[in-house]
Amino acid sequence: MTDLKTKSALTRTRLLKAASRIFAQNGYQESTIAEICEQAKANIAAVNYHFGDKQTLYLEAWRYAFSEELSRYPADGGVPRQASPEQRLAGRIRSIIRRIAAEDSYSFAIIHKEIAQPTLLLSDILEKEINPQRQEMLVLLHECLGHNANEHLLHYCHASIMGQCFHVLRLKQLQIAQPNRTLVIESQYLEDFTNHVIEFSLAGIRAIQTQMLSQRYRA
Amino acid sequence: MTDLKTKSALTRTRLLKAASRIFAQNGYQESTIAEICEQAKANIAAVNYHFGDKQTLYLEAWRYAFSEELSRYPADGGVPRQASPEQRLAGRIRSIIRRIAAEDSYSFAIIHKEIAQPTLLLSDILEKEINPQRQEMLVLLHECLGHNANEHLLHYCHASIMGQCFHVLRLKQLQIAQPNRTLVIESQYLEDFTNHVIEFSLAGIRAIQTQMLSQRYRA
DNA sequence: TGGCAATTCAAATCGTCGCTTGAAACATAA
DNA sequence: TTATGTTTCAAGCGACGATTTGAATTGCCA
Repeated sequence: MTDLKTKSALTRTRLLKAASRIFAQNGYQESTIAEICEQAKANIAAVNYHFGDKQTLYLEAWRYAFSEELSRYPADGGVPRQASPEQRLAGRIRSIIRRIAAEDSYSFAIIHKEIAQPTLLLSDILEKEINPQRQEMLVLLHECLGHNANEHLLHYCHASIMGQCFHVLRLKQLQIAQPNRTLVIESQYLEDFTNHVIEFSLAGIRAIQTQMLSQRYRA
Repeated sequence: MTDLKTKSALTRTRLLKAASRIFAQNGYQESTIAEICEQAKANIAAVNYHFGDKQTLYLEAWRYAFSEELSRYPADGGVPRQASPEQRLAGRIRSIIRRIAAEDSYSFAIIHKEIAQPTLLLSDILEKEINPQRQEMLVLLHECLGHNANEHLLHYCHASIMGQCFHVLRLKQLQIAQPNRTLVIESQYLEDFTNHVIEFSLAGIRAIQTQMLSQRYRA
């Protein structure tokens, strides 16, 4: 059944690839089974045969894309475990932005749409796959900020960083909508912007760290 | 025709209010004219009569919501013109986050969905209304960073700040999807988070400012 | 009050899309 | 080769939702 050589499995992965691309492009509702099948060179009934229904295909397509991308861009950004917390944080930011900006990366685009417009099917299941990543980031932030940073502060910093990362997605979308703008996505700028986010974030973290000594936000 | 007393105009604004709420909640595609009319206590044909079609209603509803919200929360955040650039920047950030987080604010939610999923009708028209806001922010950033900051750098900082602001929207959505999380939207935390974003961002800006002296990024 | 335009209404039309169906094509093994 | 299970196919069903329509109602002015 999971034999990758069989024709069935090939159609299946063709469907997954096409589906993740199209769902990322058009969102769940505006994607039609017909178009997915067409791009996957499969018959219109193939989705129902292989996945049962559109929702299940959606879910499987996201999972497929996510694990593909994560194996292509490891979450630690290639920074060794022994490096300083700040360096490791920088690595993670780099990895996330790469995954978001990559041409053939779809999982973040899907999440983005999914958050903006929950399908109620992903929402809890996404959490199962994404929360681990999130937790690792929080641990890292905890190391950066020192052990007397409280929970809220960690969440705030996490939000600041992820907010910046997700913004790349917005720029990516806007690029499509209005091609005349000065944009970030072209690779030379993307590299620059990534460095900017890292620098900006580390500065923010350090500032909060020093202010923490004199203010509220103790653990 | 634009007489606000006439019954027609009342139905019209009832439609606009209901539409902006529902579009913000469900996005364009998943909102049905039927539901909008129901909530606006209007007949199913009212949309077509008053606006022609769904797209036009969408557009008008966004404009309505946007100007409503902007008049409720002025863009400068109430900070006087004479204040320092950093204070004025803080004011703008405050204003944006308020508008994003407010219970009955819909324009940002709609933009958010629109960016994630362009309808191709808003995309250019949004730009006409939003670009002014954006430009003012860039000017402010230019003042903060000093006159030898180059264009790209301004865009990067703008992206960092707006990314954080928009993240509030994501948190707002996630709150609906999974109510058990520690969240930011409850008003005491929102205030905290707003201050965090301001502090974080100003620290980032200052760090970049000092680094600018020794590095690239000259004007 | 009577007439005219503006507005509201219920019902019908029409297109799109997810999903089903039953038959055809294919592969595999006895 | 034949039999059996798997995969693909084209056509059709049924629901939903935007839009239209033409009649009923309302507001307005002479």
